[in-house]
Amino acid sequence: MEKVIFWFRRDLRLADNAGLYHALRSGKEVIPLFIFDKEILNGLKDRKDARVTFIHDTIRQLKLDLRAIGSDLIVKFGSPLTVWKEVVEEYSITAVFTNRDYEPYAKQRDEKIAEFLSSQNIGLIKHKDHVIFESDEVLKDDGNPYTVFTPYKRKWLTTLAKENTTNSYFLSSYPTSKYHSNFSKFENGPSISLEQMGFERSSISIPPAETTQSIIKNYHDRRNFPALNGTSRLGIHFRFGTISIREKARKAAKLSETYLSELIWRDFYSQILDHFPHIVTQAFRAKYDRIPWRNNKEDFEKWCKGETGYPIVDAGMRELNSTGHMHNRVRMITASFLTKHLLIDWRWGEAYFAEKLLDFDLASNNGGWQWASGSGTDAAPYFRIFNPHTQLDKFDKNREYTKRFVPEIGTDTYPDYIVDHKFARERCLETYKAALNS
DNA sequence: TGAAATGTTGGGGCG
DNA sequence: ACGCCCCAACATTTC
Repeated sequence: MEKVIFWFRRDLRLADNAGLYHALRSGKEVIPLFIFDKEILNGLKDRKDARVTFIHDTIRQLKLDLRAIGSDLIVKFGSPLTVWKEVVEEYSITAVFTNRDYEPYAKQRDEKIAEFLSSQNIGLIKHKDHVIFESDEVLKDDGNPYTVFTPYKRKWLTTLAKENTTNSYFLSSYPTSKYHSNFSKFENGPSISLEQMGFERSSISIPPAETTQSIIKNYHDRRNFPALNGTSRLGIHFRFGTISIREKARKAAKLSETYLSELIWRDFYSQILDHFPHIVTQAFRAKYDRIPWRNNKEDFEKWCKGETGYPIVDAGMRELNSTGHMHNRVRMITASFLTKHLLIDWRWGEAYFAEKLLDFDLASNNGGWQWASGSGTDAAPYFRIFNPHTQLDKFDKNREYTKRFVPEIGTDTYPDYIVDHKFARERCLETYKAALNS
């Protein structure tokens, strides 16, 4: 019987997995494969990176689930091209199925792999799984991509309505389990330990993707208050595909337009990155690269550690450092503070978040930072500067969240303001104005 | 998904 | 009763 491989990447689940479904339905025997990508892992600073532990645990579980149905998961560690050269030696296959990944590194990697596979007469067949709509599915009438969220969202919603009426399959689950018998039967594909890859187990554990119906339902009213358990915390699960984005979009469409909007933001930033890859290193709006950032290293250190003297900023940074998570409202406040009050390049903050956030996603993180600094799509105008006092009073009125992470608030061990708000605000306005008008 | 400055209005104290 | 001032509350403009 002809064999094909299904290559898991950021879609680490058996249920409702588009590419896997198509592989299983191809009528061929499906061999599941996962590669721990050396190129990515070597770039990580922290040898105890919680995301690596999370992926490792997830892969182990996936392996167990596949064994339970008589198959297994092949797990490899190395540079993808090198690994693929080995794999095609070991297994006689006619095609590789996978799900599309839109990040610049992934696109380039997949192009190289496709080229190699093609030289072996093996096709690389990619499906949409990671987003609801890909970058060419929601475009302006003139064919250009949207760069402003609100009209994008409108078009996204009409596209969804259209799909739902014309395509009864849309947003429904891919019934992978019906085709489990098409998985290849083999045993004991060996595992790879964290240690073999140069990592150690992290002490930070990731909450599983539980049912979050009530959170989605009440999302609109509760999402802005960091003391509440009001956000879904599903970011990391979307990132690695341990839940299906379609499943959550289905629920969101029924339960909460505000939550659905957050999923639309995710598609929005994904298509922005796909269409405008220069944003990885440059401002979306070129003239924002003229801003003479102060980039003071001591200020940056204090921001990182949560020692700015502004309780809401410090609480956010300490939440990030100790848990790998930060409430979204607080992400905006800390990002505004770094770029506008301290005049530090948004790329520094972006890189710090990339290192620390369990739910780090290049497109969303970059989008958020460029939004905060004013340089991005749909950007907050540069003169929109969050007042950390006002934000604290509005969103953490009784200091419940702040005290959780900054217990010494109000005592003399708590640091003085790193910079006066009014002074910093005026300095920012002058700096931005001069740079943008020059 | 901002905040501050400035403008306008209207009620009330007061001579 | 009237004009004047103050100021809170709200609206608009500006950054």
